[in-house]
Amino acid sequence: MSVRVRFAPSPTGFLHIGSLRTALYNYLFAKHHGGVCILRIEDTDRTRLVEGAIEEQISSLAWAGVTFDEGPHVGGNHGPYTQSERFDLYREYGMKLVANGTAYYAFDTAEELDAMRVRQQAAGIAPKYDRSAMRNQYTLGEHETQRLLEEGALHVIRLKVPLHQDVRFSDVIRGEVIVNGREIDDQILLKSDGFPTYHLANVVDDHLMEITHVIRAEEWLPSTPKHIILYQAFGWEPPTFAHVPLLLNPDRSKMSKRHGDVMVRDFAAKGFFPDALVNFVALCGWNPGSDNEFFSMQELIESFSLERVNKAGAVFDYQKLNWMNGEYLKRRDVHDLARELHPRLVERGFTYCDPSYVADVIALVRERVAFLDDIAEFADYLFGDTLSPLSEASAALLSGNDTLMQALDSFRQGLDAETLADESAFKGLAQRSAEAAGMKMGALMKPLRLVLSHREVGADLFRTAQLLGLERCRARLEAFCIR
RNA sequence: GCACCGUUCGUCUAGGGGUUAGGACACCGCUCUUUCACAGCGGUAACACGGGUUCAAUUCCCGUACGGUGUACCA
Repeated sequence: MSVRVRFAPSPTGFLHIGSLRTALYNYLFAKHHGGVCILRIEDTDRTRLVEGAIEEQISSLAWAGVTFDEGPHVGGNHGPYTQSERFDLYREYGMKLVANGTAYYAFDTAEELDAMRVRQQAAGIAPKYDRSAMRNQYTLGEHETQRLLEEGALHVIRLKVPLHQDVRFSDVIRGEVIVNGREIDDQILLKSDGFPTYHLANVVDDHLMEITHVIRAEEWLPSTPKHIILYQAFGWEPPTFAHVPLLLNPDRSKMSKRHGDVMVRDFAAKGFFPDALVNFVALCGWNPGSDNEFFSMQELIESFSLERVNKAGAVFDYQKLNWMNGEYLKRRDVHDLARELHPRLVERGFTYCDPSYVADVIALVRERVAFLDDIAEFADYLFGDTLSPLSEASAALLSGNDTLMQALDSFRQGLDAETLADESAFKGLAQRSAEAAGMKMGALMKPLRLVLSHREVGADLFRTAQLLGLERCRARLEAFCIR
């Protein structure tokens, strides 16, 4: 049987980084097995819909390189892939369960249910639908139930959980899980607005769409027994389940904003490379068992397996993500990077943006930064003539020192095209200038860097001066020396 | 509260009955560069606890602690 998996988000907001990882694992698993990865939209909660969310999630996924073989945007022969378009199906299947005695009608109001919960909590009992004390088919009787239905009374359909039976299933990642039927609530399957709850829609669709493996986040683990009971009620074979560990905040709670960005689009906006993000996120909770940490999508597909997914949640380490992005920055083709950076430099009004020059600058400084955009900041003195203000300490170092002044001035006078073309000539000039003024060459290097770039740190000074070119080097030295 | 899941350096993790418990990020140090960095090299740092089983347990079993998730007419 060929593998069919699905990623089933709700259109309630932007794509979360944790969702990206779940989608990615589904995608990798499907591709690894030559199977099919499906996108299904679970929009059964009409109150939480967010305009444009589906499109945003699909485009975030596409940005990251996760694509689908079937889905609302690409079609397929198991559609429709949006649950609100399958509305009639769920009622039909809900009725089947009522008919075969595994589900029942209930007429309780939200207030009655709230009151029930309050009573139970006060009594120290686990909150759970009280089949015998509430207004449902069993307490009301056949006639009253029929009468209410004919009157069009608001009602739901609830799952009739077999109380005296252990529910068990085998999770690929967690092994055997056993839950006592007594612990499971009579879950609402069909809401009073006619829409199904997640549980019903999910099970019906997974079955109808012939899903073989349900790979989802660990937060679903506690409701899986309900799903197993549903499969049994329908007489269907359940799929294989794999519950992947959560992505965590530094305090080990479920990853959320407050501690940093969590939406995929935020990471994109920040300048992360999609393949770096995917690489990093794939490694949060999964590893191939080797020391290698760098994987292209293709390599991930080849080496991915559910058996190597961890059980414990993973704290999302932004610092290591930054590092990884930097590694991708170093490996990428400089000309591609230059093409990417060019428009942003122009946008910022820099004057020296010739593509091949930009590529040279990137090649020189990229090992010192983690993001492409950082380069514009880091090397602003190479792209433009407006230098950033000197720090107080730097200004102090350069001010009121005749010896230094003298050394810099003689360096200025000696600098010519030949010197700039040859590293040893450049250093020779620095050395002669320093010694003539009575100082060491080492002591001249830092001030020289400050004059040329207004920065205390930077790439190799000779290469920097070379990229600056004679005119700009002179101009900057003159601006400092002649005043 | 109850149910379920989890627990190897600060973080991501490898490993697995007998190992100097390995790697990566971060941190610290050294070297190099006649500057700052970069790089290279090195270092600090972990099997939650208690009982079993066993010649031997970090590894298997049972408890405890701690943490997380769930407990909706949300997904």
